[in-house]
Order: sequence, then C-alpha cells, then structure tokens
Amino acid sequence: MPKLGAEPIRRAALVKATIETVGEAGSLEVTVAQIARRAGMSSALAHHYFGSKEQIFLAAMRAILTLYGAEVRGALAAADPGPESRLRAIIAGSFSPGSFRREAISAWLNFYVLAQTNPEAMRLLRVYQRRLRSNLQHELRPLVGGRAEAVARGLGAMIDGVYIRAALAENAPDRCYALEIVNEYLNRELEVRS
Amino acid sequence: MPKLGAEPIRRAALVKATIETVGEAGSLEVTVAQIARRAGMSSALAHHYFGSKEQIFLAAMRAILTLYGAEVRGALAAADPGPESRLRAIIAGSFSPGSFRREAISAWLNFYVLAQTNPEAMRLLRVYQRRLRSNLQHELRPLVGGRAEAVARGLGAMIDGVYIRAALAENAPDRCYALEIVNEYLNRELEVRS
DNA sequence: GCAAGTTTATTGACTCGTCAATCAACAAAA
DNA sequence: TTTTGTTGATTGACGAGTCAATAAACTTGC
Repeated sequence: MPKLGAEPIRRAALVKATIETVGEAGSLEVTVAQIARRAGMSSALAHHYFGSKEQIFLAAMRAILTLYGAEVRGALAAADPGPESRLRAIIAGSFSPGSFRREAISAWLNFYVLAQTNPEAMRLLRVYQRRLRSNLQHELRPLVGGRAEAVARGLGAMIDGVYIRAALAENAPDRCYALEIVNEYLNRELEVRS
Repeated sequence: MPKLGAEPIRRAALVKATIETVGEAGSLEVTVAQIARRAGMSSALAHHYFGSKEQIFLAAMRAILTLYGAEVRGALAAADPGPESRLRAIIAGSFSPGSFRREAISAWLNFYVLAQTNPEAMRLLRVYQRRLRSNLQHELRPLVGGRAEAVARGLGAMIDGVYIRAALAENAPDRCYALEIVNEYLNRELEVRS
C-alpha cells in the first residue's frame, strides 16, 4: 500500500522512533529492526531511506539538537528585554519540556557517547556548544564584564551536569529543580559587585 | 606455561585493559577478544575468570570508583584542618590525575551509560554519589549553614558537568582548568554573607 | 626422592545467535 | 512503463560463550 510522498513522513517517523528506542533502551545498542518496527515499517525500508544505521543515529541527533536550538530561540524571542531576562530565558529554554524529558535526556547522553567516536556527531555537538556559549557570553558581558567568559563556561558545565544527573536519577526529571540549581548559580555570579 | 596464583594478576590485567580499551574506543562496543588481547591472554581465559562480558565491565567500574574514592580520601587526609580546606581537598581529589585522565574520563562516561541499563552498575554509582554528597555537605554546613544541601547539589552537578566536557573536549583534559571552574563556583557560594 | 593423582592455568576450535545490509520481487501511483 | 514505496527472505560477518584438550605446578603416599 504505497502512498506517494511518503519519504519525509517515513524519515520523521524513523527519527522519532530512534530517539524513543534509544531513550528507552538507555543505549545505542538497539537494532535497526527495533527502530523500524516502532516506526511501523520494515527494517529494509529504514535502510532504504537512510542507507545505514549510523545515518539514522545522526539524523536523530540532528533532530534533538534542532529541537534544543528551537526551544532556546523560542524562549529568547519570548523573553523580556534586558540581559538578565534573556540569560534566564536561555537557561529556561535549555530545560524546555521538549528537550528535558526522560527519553530525550537519555538519548542525549547516548549521543554524547556517539560523539566520542563519530566525527560528524562531534561536529554537530560543537556547533551547538559554541552557539550556547556565545549566546550566554553575549548576555553576560553587560552584567559581569570580563568575567563573562568564565561564567559562561561555568553555566555550560552546570547545564551539562544537571542533564547527566537527570539521566541517572531514579525519579522523573524535574524541570523546576534543575532550573533552581542553575539559576541559583547565576544569582551568585550576578551578586558579585566589584 | 601456567604460573600458579595467576588469578589476581589476570583479573587486574583484564580490568586495566578494559578501561583502556573502552576509553580508547570511546564506547562499550568492544569485544572480549580485544580486551583479552590487550591484557595478553585469550578471550577464553577472560571468560574463565569473569564469566561474562558484563561482569568484566562491572569489575572495571568498581576499579574506577575505588580509585576515585581513594583519591578523594587521600586528598582529605592530606588537607589542612578547617572545613574550607577540606572542601577544596575533596574537589581537588575529584580531579586527581588518576581519575581525571582521558581514558578514565571516557570510561566514566561509558559507565554512566551502562548504569542506565544495569542495576548493579547503578547501585555502585549511587554509593559513590551519596558518599560525595555527604562529604561535601558535612564540610559545607559550618560554612553556609542551611544552604549546604543546595550548594552540595550544585557542586556535584558541576563536577559531573566538567567531567563530561573533558570527555568531549578535543584537547587533553586540563586539571587546572577544571579546578578553576569548580573552585570559582565555590568562591561565589562562600562569599555570600547573610 | 618419586610416581600417581589433583588442581590450576591456558587456549584453539567450535557453536549458535544476532544483526546490518542487500536484493529480488511485488504494488500502486504518475 | 517509469518512478516510488515496500517487504520477506537471504547473506555474510561478527562475537559471546563453551568445551575438550594440553601443560605445568602442587600434593600425597610411599
């Protein structure tokens, strides 16, 4: 029962299924057949559209990073003016419900591991790391001047750390709790007067 | 040419080889044969001593956590008296050269992933997470009182984050740089007077 | 001392399952 | 009839775990 124009739908379904499957399994050791079954098709079709398992993973990683980027941009667009508001928005965006969900977080962790071996995955990651750092620094400069770089670094590390903790937590990830930790750190940094 | 009393030597060699192999490959998708070859024996012998690949990984994880614990304890024993010194010692211990080395960091990251699926790995991790948190809190209480819990959380997340960053960095992990970020955070928290 | 028997160390060869990737074939739309 | 979608069946490789066989070291009873 072939419907025309299926390609984009199939690809999207496979990407979604990949994130879910990797998230649930908590591991990249999932089979193409598992992913394809969840996406409602045969493994042959998955190969037809993506060519290889590696490409399926990369597409899924791209989707995760795209979603993340969109959420940060969205939060920024909706933010009140002024550097501090925008800073808080970037942070809140980093823990948006879309990205900060069990499956997605677990997939994140696994894609970090993928980036250790796959140059293309690493490239993707770098793009987003750089974008985040530059966003943070840009808003921090008017607030903390020369310390902007150091604080941006600290915030980046903190966000990563909170993600990891969420991936390993037994209870469901708690947005508010995560935000509290990171915002608390920012409070301290902004308090400094000198 | 069997030498008697080989078991402990073989086991240690396998554990070491496992950490190296996983670290270099940047992935748990390494074969028992690879590990065994690196440890200078046949894969059959690895199975003979550990029973399964999973057990080999767990033994390696135990070794990593044991080393980490020893380094923190060592730093603490050598620390000047007083809560702040001890706090700094715990942090410095967390980035001791033994634990904070490319291979080991990469292995850490992979063991995090393992803990997502393996209950025993999770158990091990929890023991060490709890110990770290309780150590930090104990020293923080006299310094920041009621905020001890929150600050300990923040420090824990930060340390994890810095490890992840090191795992994904292109240059070799830099102890001083890592310490700077975490100590900087602690400075801010200790600065607060209220 | 030492032969016979036991325990420990060690491996090459094998089994058996799994899985990525391919392909031939079929179905429907254009 | 060409293009697009789709799959069941198959291939080929790889890898965990097993096993039988070998060899050296210890033990025991003499």
